[in-house]
Amino acid sequence: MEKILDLISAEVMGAFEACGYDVAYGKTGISNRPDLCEYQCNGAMAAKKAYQKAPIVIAQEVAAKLQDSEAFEEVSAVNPGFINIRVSGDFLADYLLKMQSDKNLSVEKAKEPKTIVLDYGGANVAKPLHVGHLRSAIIGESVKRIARFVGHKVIGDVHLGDWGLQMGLIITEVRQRQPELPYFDENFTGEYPQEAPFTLSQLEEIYPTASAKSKEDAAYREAALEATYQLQQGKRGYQALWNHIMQISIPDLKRNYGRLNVDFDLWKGESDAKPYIADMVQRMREEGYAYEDQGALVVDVKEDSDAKEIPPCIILKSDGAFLYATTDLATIVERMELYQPDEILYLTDKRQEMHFTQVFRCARKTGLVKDDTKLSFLGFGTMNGKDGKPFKTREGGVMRLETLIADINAEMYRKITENHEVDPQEARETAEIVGLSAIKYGDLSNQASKDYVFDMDKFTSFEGNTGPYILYTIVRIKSILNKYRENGGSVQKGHILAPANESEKSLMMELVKFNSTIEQAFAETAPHRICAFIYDLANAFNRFYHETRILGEENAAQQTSWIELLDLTREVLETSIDLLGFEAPERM
RNA sequence: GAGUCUGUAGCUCAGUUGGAUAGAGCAACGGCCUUCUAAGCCGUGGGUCGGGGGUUCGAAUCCCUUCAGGCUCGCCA
Repeated sequence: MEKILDLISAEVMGAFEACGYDVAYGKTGISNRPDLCEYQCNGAMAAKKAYQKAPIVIAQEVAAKLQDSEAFEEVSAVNPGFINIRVSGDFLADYLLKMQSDKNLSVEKAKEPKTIVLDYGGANVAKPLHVGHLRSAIIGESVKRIARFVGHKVIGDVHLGDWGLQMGLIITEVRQRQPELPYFDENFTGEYPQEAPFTLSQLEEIYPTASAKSKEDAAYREAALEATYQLQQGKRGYQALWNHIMQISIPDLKRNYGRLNVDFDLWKGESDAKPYIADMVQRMREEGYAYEDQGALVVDVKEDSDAKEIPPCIILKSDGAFLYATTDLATIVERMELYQPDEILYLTDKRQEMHFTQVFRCARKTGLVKDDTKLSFLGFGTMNGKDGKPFKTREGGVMRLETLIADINAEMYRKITENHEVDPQEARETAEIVGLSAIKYGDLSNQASKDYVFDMDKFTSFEGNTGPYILYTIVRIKSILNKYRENGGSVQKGHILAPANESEKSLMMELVKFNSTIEQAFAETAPHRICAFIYDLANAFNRFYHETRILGEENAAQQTSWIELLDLTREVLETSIDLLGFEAPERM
C-alpha cells in the first residue's frame, strides 16, 4: 500500500499545483523539528528562484489551500518558507487500520520479482567457523530475508571454500603423518576405506599446522601446491581424501550455521564449478580474451577510465592450477546455466573488492553473463575488538564462533538467573535466544561497510540500543496481550481509534514508517535501517507504555483500540527482527 | 607511491540524500517501582561534525585542498 509520505506529499503537491506552482515542490518529508511539527515541506524555498517570489509568500499560499484538508490537523507557513504540518489522528488511525488488514503489513511486493543468487557465508571446509565468518552469515541472512519479504526470489548459497590451496595443505599434512595410507599409494586400485583417517577435531588441528609449516618451509609449500594441482586434476586418492574431509566438515558447518539461525538453500562450493572450468577456459582462449603472461593465463580487465591500474584477471596459475578467480568465474557460468539469475550478489569482506572487480569485468567482457545480469558486491568491514584491532581471543588467537556464542550465552544465562527466579532449562533456552539477538543486533545495527567494534561487555550489558532491549519490549507487549486473553478478551482487528494522547500519536507515527523503512533497507542492502527503525519504535512504545494503563482502562472501545495497537506494534517488531534473523522469547 | 574507504560528545554509533536549535546509547549526575516485566521511563551536563577554502537564501551532507588512520595494489582466499 501507498507510503504515508506519498499520501501526505500528494496532498501538498495538489496545493502547490492549485496555486500555480510545479507539483514537484510539494514533496514532503518527516520533520526534523518534532517540537514544531510532524511533517515538513521545504518546496517553497526551492521554488523561490523559479518564481521570483519570497518563499514565505509561496508557503502561505500553499498553507492556505491546505486548511480544509481532512488529513491535516494543522498547516502553517513559517519563516523563511517552511510549511509545517500536523496530521490528524483520524488520518493516522485510518492508515493503521489498513496496515492491520494488509498481510504484508503495508509493504508492497515487487512488481517484477527478480531472481537473485546471494553468495554469502563463505565457510571453508576443514576449518572451524571463526568470528571472521560471522558478518557474512549475519548480514547475508538478513539481506536474503529482506529481499524475499519485498517479493524477490532469492537463492542463498554458502559457496564453500573447498577447492583451493587449503585442501592441498591438508592433504600434504596427512601424507606426512600417515604416508602408509592407500590414498598416497600410486599403485592402489582398490576401494578406499569408508572411514576417514581423521576426526573432526583432528582435521581442525591439521589445517593450521599445515598452514604454519607452509609459511616457513618452501619445500612443504611446493608439495601443497602440487597436491592442490593433483586434486584439481582428479587424482583418485586425493579425491577420496577430499570426500572424507567434506563428509566430516559439512555436518559440523550446518550445525554451526543452524545455531546462528542461518539457513542456506544451496550448499555448493568452489569444487562444484569444476565441470565448467575446462570449457570456459577453452572458450576464453579461442575467443582471444585469455593469453599467456609470465606463464599464467590471464584476461585483461583494465579500462581507460580507471583511476588506477587494475591488474589482469588470472585464470590459470603458471603451474596450471585453478585459483579463486577461476572457480568464481566458472561458478558464474554454473549459476547462469542453472538459475538464470537477474542478479548475483556477493557478500564478503571488503578487502576482496578488487578481486570481484576483476571477476565481474572478466565475466562481462567474456560474455559469461547477459548484459542485463547484475553482478554486485557488498563488502563489509572488519569486526574489531575494543582496542580497535581485528577481534582476537585474550591469547591473541582467532576466536572460534562456537566459543563466542558460548561466552555470550553464559553471560546471558548469568544475567537472567541473577535477576529472576526461573527454571534453569527455560533460562538456558531464553539465554540462547537473547544471546543471538545481542550478537546479531550488535552487528546489524552498524553500517555493513564500516568496521565495527565487537564489545562483549557492551553486548552483554543489555541496555540501550541493543537486541535484548528490542526483545524486552516485545516481551512486555506479549505479556499484556496474554493477560488480556486470560481475562477473557480476544485480540482482533479493525478497531483502532485516533490517538488519545501525544505518546500514542508518536507510537503511531513510528508504526507507519514500516513500509518505507523496509523498502529503503532493500534498496540500499542496509539492514541497519531496520535496526534504527525498531529502536525508535521500541522507544516510542515504552514511552506510551509508561504513560498508559491499558488493562485498567474502563472505556471498552479505548481498551480494544489500545490492545490492537499493541498487537500491531508486536507484529511489526516481530516481523522486523525476523528480517534481521532472530526472534523473541515468550518471557525473559 | 597510486587508488580507495573512514574521521560527528570521553567511548560506541545514527543522521531520512542540501533545511530550522547536529541526535541516540554507554559512561557521569538527579528523579520515578503496593498498580499491565525497573533489562524500563523522565531529566541534567557534555560538540569548532579532523583543519582550511569554496558553491547558496541555507552545508555534517556537494566541490577543492590539507592532515590523520584503515585497506588494496598478478599467480592466497
